[in-house]
Amino acid sequence: MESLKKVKVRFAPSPTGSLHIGSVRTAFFNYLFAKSQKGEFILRIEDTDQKRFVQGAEEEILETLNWLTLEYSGEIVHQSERLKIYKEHVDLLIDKKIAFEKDGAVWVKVPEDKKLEWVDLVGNKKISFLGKDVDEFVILKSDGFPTYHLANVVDDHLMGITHVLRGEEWTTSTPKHLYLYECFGWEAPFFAHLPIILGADKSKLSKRHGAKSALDYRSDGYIKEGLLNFLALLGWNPGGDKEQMSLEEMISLFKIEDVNTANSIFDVKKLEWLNSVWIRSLESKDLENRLKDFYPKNNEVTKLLDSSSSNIIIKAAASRMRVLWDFEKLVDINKERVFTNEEKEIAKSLLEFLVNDLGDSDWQDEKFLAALKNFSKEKNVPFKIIYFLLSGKEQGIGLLELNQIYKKDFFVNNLNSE
RNA sequence: GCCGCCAUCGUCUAGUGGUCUAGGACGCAACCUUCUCAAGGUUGAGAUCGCGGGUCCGACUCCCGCUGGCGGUACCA
Repeated sequence: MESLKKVKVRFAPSPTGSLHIGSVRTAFFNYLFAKSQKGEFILRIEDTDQKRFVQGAEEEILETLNWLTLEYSGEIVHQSERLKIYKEHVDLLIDKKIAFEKDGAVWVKVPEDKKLEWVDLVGNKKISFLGKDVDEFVILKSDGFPTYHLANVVDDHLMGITHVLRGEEWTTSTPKHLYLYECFGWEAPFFAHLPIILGADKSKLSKRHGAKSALDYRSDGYIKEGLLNFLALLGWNPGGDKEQMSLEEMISLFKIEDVNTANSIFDVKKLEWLNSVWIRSLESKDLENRLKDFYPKNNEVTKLLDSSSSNIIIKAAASRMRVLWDFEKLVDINKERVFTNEEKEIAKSLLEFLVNDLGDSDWQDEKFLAALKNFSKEKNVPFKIIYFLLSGKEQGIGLLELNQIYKKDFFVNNLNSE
C-alpha cells in the first residue's frame, strides 16, 4: 500500500429498514479495519431514495452501532442535505459531455471499449470489466436526488475515504464508480468486496427471507461479544485455531488480506455456542447487569436479581445459558407438570424420609445431599426422579443451589403438591 | 441470457508444492465426571480437498476447461 495517508473508512447504510446481519458485518469489518490501522471510521446515511425511506430507521442504525459499541467518529453525514453538491458535480459531467439528459434524468454511459479494473483487497486479485458490459446508468434522478453511484463517489472523494469495504453485491457497480472517479480526475480509493453471508438456503440473507435484524438478536438474548465474535469468524480468520476473541483481540489481529473470498452460511448453532462461551466468560456482576438490562420489567426475574441470592443464582445459571432468555427458564420455580400417582407415592415417602433424617429446621447442604443419596439407594429411585420431585422441573440448576435460595419449604411444597 | 465472483467434513474454517493416509471449531454419537441438566474431559463418525485435463520428481496448494453455487443486470441502495 503506497499511500501513507491515514486510513479512513465509512459505513454507509440507507435508512430503509432495520440493519440486518449482513450490513452489520460490513460495518464491523470497516470498524475492525479502521481500528487495526489506527484510522478513522465514519458514518454516512445514504438517504437518497425518498420512496424507500423508513421513519425511525436511522435511529435503529444508531441503536445497533451503539449496542455493539462500533463507535464512529465525527458528525453523521446525510446525503439528503448535500443535494447542491451533487448537482454541481452532475453539471460538471454534463459540461464535459460525459453525462446526458434523458427522460428527465441524467445518465452516464461508459464507452464500449473502456477497460475498468482494480485490485480487490479481498483475495488480492485483479477484477476487470469492459465498458460494453457496464449498463448505462442514472446519476441524477428526475426528483433531483442523486443515485448511489454518483453520491457515493462524490462523497467518498470529498470526505477523503481511502478504503471502501462493502458487500460483494457491489462489485458489478464498481466499474461505474471507477469510471466516475476517472471522469472527475480523482484518484479512486482501494476497494474490498466482502463475501456475502448466506442463509441456510444458501441465498443472500435478506429481510424478505426472514433475516433478522441485529437488534432482533439482542432481544433473542445474544450478547454483543457473542454476536460480534461470530460475525468476525464468518469470512475472516486470523489463521490459527483461535475462536473466542474479544473486540480488542480482533482489532489487533485483523488483516484485510485474511478475509476469505468465499461466501459463508450463517449457522445459528455456532452463534449460540459462541454466545454461551461469552456468557460463561463474563464476571458474575457483569452478567447480572446484562440480565437486569435484558429483563427490565420482569418482576420474577428482577426480584431474584435484586435478592441476596442473586450471586448464587447467576453462578448456577451461567453455564446453562446459551442466550439470556434461558435464565428465566432456569430460575422459574413453577412446576412443569403434575405428578403421576406413582410419583406422588415416591414424593410422599421422600418427604417422610427427609423429615425423619434431617429434622424440621433448615436442611444443611451436606446432610441434605447425603440423605438424598441414601434414599436413592435404599428405595432404588433414580436421582433423575428425585431431582424432578424436589425441584418440580425435569432439569435445571442444582438442588443445593435451590436449597440455598429457596430453603426447605420450597422442597416440602413441591413434594406435598397434588 | 449476459457480466462478475466463488468452490476443503452438514456448517465456519486451517492449509499458500513435499511436514496432509488433510488439522481445529460448531453440530452429532459414545464414554468419563456428576444431585437433574448444563459445563468440563476423552473418544468416534464425518472431506478420495466439485469434476476433467495439464505443469512439475511431486499437487488441496500453480494453469486451463467444465460443472455447480452465489451475486449483479432498477430514475434501490
